[in-house]
Amino acid sequence: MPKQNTEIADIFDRYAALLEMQDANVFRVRAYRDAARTLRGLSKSVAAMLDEGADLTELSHIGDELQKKIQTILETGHLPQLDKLGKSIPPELADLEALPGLGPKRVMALYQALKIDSLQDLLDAAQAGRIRELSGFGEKTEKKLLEEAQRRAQFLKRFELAAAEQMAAPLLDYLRDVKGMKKVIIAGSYRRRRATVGDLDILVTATKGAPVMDRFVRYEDIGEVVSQGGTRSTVRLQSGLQVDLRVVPEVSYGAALHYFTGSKAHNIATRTIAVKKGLKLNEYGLYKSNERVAGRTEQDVYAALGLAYIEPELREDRGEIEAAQRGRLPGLIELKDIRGDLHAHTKATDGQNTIEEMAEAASKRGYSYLAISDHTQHVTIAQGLDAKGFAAHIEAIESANEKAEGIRLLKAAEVDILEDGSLDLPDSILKQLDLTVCAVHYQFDLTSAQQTERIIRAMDNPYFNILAHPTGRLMGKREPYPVDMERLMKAALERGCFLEINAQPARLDLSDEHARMAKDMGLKLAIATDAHSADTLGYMRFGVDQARRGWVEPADVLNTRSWSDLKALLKRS
DNA sequence: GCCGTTTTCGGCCCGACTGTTTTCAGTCG
Repeated sequence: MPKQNTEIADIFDRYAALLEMQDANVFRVRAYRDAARTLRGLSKSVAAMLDEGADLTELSHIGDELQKKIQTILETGHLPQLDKLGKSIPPELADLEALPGLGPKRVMALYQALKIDSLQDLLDAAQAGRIRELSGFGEKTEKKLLEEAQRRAQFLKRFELAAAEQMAAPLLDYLRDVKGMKKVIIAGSYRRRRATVGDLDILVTATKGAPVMDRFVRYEDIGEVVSQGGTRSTVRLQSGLQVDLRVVPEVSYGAALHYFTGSKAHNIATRTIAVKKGLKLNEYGLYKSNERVAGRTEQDVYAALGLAYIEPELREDRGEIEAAQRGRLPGLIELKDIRGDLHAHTKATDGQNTIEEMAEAASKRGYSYLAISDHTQHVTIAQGLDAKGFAAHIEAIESANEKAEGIRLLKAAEVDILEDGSLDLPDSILKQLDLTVCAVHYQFDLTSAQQTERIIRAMDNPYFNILAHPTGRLMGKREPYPVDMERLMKAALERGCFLEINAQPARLDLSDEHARMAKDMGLKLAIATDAHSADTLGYMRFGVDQARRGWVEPADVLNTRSWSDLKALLKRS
């Protein structure tokens, strides 16, 4: 069974982590991580590419050596060098390294001196006061490590974007009250709209830094002040979310925003371009020797580097630099392009509002259509409707549609895909619907081959339109079920089916990388909220964010179209 | 280990903060 790109990327990342602990050349370590990122961003499996005789060294960050290693992994399922290194260094050390304050050097020092290779070992050693005795460590470091080790079990490592927004809003309001404050903005992965964020990076411009810092560390929701300096401070909120605050002068705003937005890989790539032009880029500006040539706005910085402006969502070093050099950046979709929602629930099953209330809320959002897509019988936990129930429900939607003003209600269903790949409603009902949103709700534990077969069989049904939440992931709770996404997308293309970007903050499924894969394959997507209440129709923007991260343009999305155009697209010949 | 209108060898982004140092390594973003 050929390995997926992500599995090969995982192997490279693991190998990089172990190499790093061995004090290997840092650029060699980086080379493996760069290659891993390239692999994760590909829309085609390297196994298939090699079968077709492609030369992988044409991909960025992959040279002769790594192409050979990829071939070895595909042939044997292993990277011999990793297996060998894993014998002298326990692979578990890579997990310890994820702890704040622990990097490769210290992890290795702890392992060599005290045989620490697990969180429990670390806790024991810290409590016994053995860490402070090591050279390079001290009392404070030991205390911090103990706290971090204890905290790890207590808090989630990353927060959903929507949750981070809720914590950020009051903090920003609080900071705006400082005298001399000019701009306040959240940069980092939050600004790049990643599905989850590990911390908040707040950038502030002000005439003086000290008053900002003083107020920042006195915010009432703070659990702990991690560090405090004149231009940079870090705190942890009571929720466990870490917040960094950075103060820069107004003339550096653009350069600082660029630097603080990242990603790290994007920053390295842009700084490398600067170096090649004989310039230096840091958070204070773009410099030619000691003269600042750009920095007030991000646009200035990009322009001075010979690049078109790159939207934050694209800044992952996944090809956006080259696209910007050639003027081939995508025209990303925006929330205002969305003309309707294609997945919503009502009181008929597990929603909180009536059809009429949902229609009114959608109309207020300026939509011209809303699909009412309640659950089918097999999803008992959501009080799914059987064929008889659905017949009555369809009449209710039709009746509501006649009364609704300014919005069209689409007769739809979230049809459960049964284990044998059949659909959970008879064709006699399915054919009465305007569209179907089909999804897996049970049996997540099939093999990738079985799950893929199951879904493709479902797509064979001529009434199958959109595959909803295609991997079933729930952030922090449930891993995506294994499925061959490339095959699934190919099957959808061949049959005139589509995939959904589910906009629920805990789902965001398809992921950004899979959205990019669909875009590259020419497969159109629905962006839909799966709203269970009138309010949560507002989740649409999170779905749009992930689509943007996947380079998706308005034409790539079903529900940027009028109903008549959409209807024509949904029709399967 | 990758990469090339400076180079097939010699580079590889840049700065802030902390703690343990006595001039700086480690970590982080």
